[in-house]
Amino acid sequence: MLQQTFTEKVYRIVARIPEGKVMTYGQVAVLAGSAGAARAVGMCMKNNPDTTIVPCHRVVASNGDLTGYSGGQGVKTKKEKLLSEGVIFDGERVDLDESQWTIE
DNA sequence: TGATTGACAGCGT
DNA sequence: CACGCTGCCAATC
Repeated sequence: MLQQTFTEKVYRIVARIPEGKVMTYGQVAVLAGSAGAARAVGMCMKNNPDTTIVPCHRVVASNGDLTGYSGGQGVKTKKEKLLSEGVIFDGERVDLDESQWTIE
């Protein structure tokens, strides 16, 4: 816990994302303390230990596009989950202008 | 310790 | 608007 890796920080941040809201990998990376580490964030997501404590489906690309997801039918399930939580969608992409969340 | 990978982001064409 | 290339960072082999 003391020497939390970038991944541990990411998990904590993602876990704070409320339902109906999403964040971009880049934003999570910045909050984790390392702006530009968006790729590293994605790597942690795929290695995510439990989707219950790490709602990785609430993390999308900078353009609102859904990428990856290691559960269910992949991005399909991811989209369904987001829609089910109230995230605004614009076709196959999330409407970041309405659903992007930022730490208070 | 060094090299490779990966669910990205930004810019150019 | 769609596609491609480069750059960044951390984790893993």
